[in-house]
Order: sequence, then C-alpha cells, then structure tokens
Amino acid sequence: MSNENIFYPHVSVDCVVFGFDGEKLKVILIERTINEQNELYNDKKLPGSLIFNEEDLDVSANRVLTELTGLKNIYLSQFRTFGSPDRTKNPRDVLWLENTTKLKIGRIITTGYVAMVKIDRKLQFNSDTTTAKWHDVAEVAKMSLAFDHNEIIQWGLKHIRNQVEIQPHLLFELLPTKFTISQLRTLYDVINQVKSDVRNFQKKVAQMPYVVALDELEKGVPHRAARLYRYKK
Amino acid sequence: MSNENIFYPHVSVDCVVFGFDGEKLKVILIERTINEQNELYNDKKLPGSLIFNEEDLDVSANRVLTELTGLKNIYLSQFRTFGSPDRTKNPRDVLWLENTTKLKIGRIITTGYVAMVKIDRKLQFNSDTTTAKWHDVAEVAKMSLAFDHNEIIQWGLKHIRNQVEIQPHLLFELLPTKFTISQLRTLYDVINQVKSDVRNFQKKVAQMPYVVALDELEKGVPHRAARLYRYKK
DNA sequence: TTTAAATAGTGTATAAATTACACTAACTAA
DNA sequence: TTAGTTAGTGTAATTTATACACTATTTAAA
Repeated sequence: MSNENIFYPHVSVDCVVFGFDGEKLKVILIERTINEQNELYNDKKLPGSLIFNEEDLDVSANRVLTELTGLKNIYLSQFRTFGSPDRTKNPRDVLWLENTTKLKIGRIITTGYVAMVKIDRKLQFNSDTTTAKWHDVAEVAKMSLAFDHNEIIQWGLKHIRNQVEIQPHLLFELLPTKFTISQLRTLYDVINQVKSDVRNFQKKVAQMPYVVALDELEKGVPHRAARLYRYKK
Repeated sequence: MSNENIFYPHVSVDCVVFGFDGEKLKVILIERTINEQNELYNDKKLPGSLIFNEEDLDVSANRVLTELTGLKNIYLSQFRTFGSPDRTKNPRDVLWLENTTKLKIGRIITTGYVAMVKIDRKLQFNSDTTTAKWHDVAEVAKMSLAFDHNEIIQWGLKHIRNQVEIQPHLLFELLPTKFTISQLRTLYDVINQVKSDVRNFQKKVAQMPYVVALDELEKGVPHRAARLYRYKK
C-alpha cells in the first residue's frame, strides 16, 4: 500500500429525525444561511456536524442532535455511512463548511442516524443562525437540500420501514401517548405504503396485547369521537 | 463549535465475506504476523484496509477485497460503521498498523461490508505476509481477532439474517450452481437458526418458481443420491 | 446375496393468518 | 330535522403454516 494515497478525511454524523402529525410523515430540517459574495442564501439541511476527537459515533449523534434541536435522550439508530468524494463538490456547501468550522475541508464521510419521536416534543436550538423545524417528508423530497441530504433521508426512510416490520412496537414512538386506532392505521399505512382495510385493522389491533383501550374518547372533533388507546410495555 | 475538538481520523473498510460448505457458515479471515520486540506473533483479522483519497467507500471495499483475497466482482453491501475511539487501544493492533501503513495512526473509523460468495471460489492473495482462508463462523466467535473484528462479524451476521428474510434469493449466492434441497434446507436453517421440517420445506421449495429441478443426481455419496436443482433468474 | 446403515422423498389433516366486503352508530353543524 | 363526517362492527373464503411417519434408493459390510 502506498502512503501518498492515504489522506485524512473529516467524519461527521447526520440525524434523520422522523415525526408523525396524525396525517403525514415529517422530518426535522435545519435552516442554514450562506453568505455568498455578500448575498444571503437560505437553505435546509439535516441536523449534523463533525465528530469530536475521542467521541464515539453514537455519542456524537446524540450530542449533535441536542445541540441543533434541543431534543434529549432520543434513541438514535445508525443506518448507513455516506462516503462519496462528490459529497463536498457543491461550492456552496464547502463555503458554508469553511465558514462554520473555520477549517479547510476536503472530504467528509458522514454516518446517518435515524430517530422516531413524538412530534409534540418542543424543538429548541442554541444557535442564532439555525432553526430546526418539522417538514413533510414528501415535500422535502422535492426540495434540494444541502450535500447529499436528500439521499440520506431516503435511506433513513427505507431503514425505518425495515425496522418497523421487524419491530412493530417502534410505531408507537411516533404516536402521542394517547391515540386513536385511526391514527395508528394512518401511520401504519404511511410507513408501509399500503391502504389497510378498517375492519381488518381493528382485528389486528385487538390481537396486540400491548395496545390497551382507555375509558376515554378524543375531544374537539366535529363528528363522532373515537376511543383512545395507549401503548403498554 | 470549537476547532480544537475537531481531529482527523483515518477511515477504513472491512469486508465480512460469508460462505457455506454444505454444513456450516464460513467467513474469510486474513492471517497477519506481528513483529513484537523480535517475537513473531500470529493473529487473524478481516480483509480490510484504509481507503484512498477520492475513492468512494463501496469502490474501496471492492478494491481491498480483491487485493487481499483475489475475489473480483463481488457484491458487497454496507451494513454498519464502527467508530469507537477504543478500536485502536490494543498496542499490538497499533504496532501492526504503523508497520504496514508507515503512518502514525490515532483513530480509525471503519465501515463494514458483507458479501455472500460460493465457497468454491479460489482465494488468492498478492502479499507475502497475508493469507486468506475460510473459517467456521462458530469457531471464529471463540477466537480473539484483531481490533473489534469479532464484533463486526456479529453485526455482519445479523445483517445477512435480516437481508435474507427480505430477499430469500440471496441464499443462492452461498450455494453451488447445482445444489440439493437438503443443502438449501441446511443453509436456510443455519442462517435462520431454526430446524425445518423436511416435508414442509420441500413444499416451500416447490412453490419457488426460481428453484428448478435438473435431470441430474448428485454423485459420490454412499447412499441414495439426491436430485440436483439450480437457481434461475 | 442378504442385511444394515444412511439419506431422499412423499401427503394429509388441522390451525392460524390474511383477505374481501357493507352497513349502522354517534356526534356536529347547518 | 337533516346532512355531513368519521367510528365501529362480523362473517365467509382463501392462503399459509404446522405437525406428523413411512417407503425408496443406494452403498458397504456381513
């Protein structure tokens, strides 16, 4: 192996945080502002950043997520690492990187993490120049995000689809503590890209010992109120 | 973000190549020799190496696999990145790294790839000091490999188990071109850690349009010969 | 040449899971 | 009172999964 081919890339983590608003899948994006020849340009990106020395990847992902969104104690699950040399070929991305890190950046290898969180969790951020907000996943697919973040989101989506199939319990991470079967079904359908039959779905839920009915109905709807359920254990 | 926390790790790839000998799951390991204070020490590790500048991770994994095993045109699938700062805490590993790369190595982030190959493919290698060989996965679990390679193999195993469930076609990557149903069943059982019923398994295979019976029997067995099948499409 | 040993190969009945399908119930607002 | 909106319920048919035991074929040894 010849030494001159070896180089020192930077390493980062990016977090794809999914939420569900009762109707659509959402993802958290950070707004970034780039000062390009004194023209301000606005853009969106995933919450992510370079890792620290002596910091494990998982730890880094948690730190970065908290720094950029205020979310704490979120279960983040690694899904894929993106290492194309083309990742930093967009001059706008390079400009932004060098401005925010004060480093000369050549190449960045980034590891993607997914999380599924209840959408009512408050997003806070401790930087003046970034804003974390929920966006429709479907809308985001049409936008042009920083770096290869569109691609990263698609892989993240694929990952949670697989994960939910193996561990259906994960669905409840996305629902409010009290939810209707209708909400659960809509979520199930959005994730699995299917259209479930209402009666068959009720039957399926009835067989889930971990979904327990409450003596409570939803409120504030202009029609018959649905029964509320919660996830147990 | 403060600059002094940012550092420059090395990035590598490691390949977990699975095979099947008709009975047990196998994995390719490389033998390495470490000269430790003029004592030679032998050891095993996964085929892996540092990536080159401007080289995509996937490309790198293929290059490294070919360099260390002679295997070409193998479908490698990324499964997880290992980034603990403790990865390079074993002095023996550091010694070996610095001898082979002639670089001062601090930390290495490595991305794991899995492949499934027919075990009759010949292993060649173009280095005098390394030897690639098949080993029983179960035996390897009891050995102490270089770096965190034991852990990497376990994650790789988990990955192919999931993948095979989603894509049963992958099983045929591990079988010879012509195989018996018995071999297919044994492989299925080893991968899924189950014990299938012979009759039910035959039924299952009969429903796989991509497994076609040949007008041919296995040879050289000291009992009734089984019919051969092949994978189609 | 007979017999033992080893593995191949076959069918049926039961249970469980999945699918298809249409109407009544409850509440709100006009 | 009525129209609009969503909640909630059962049954039959099909498909899939499971449990289970004997005969067939070949080789090698007695």
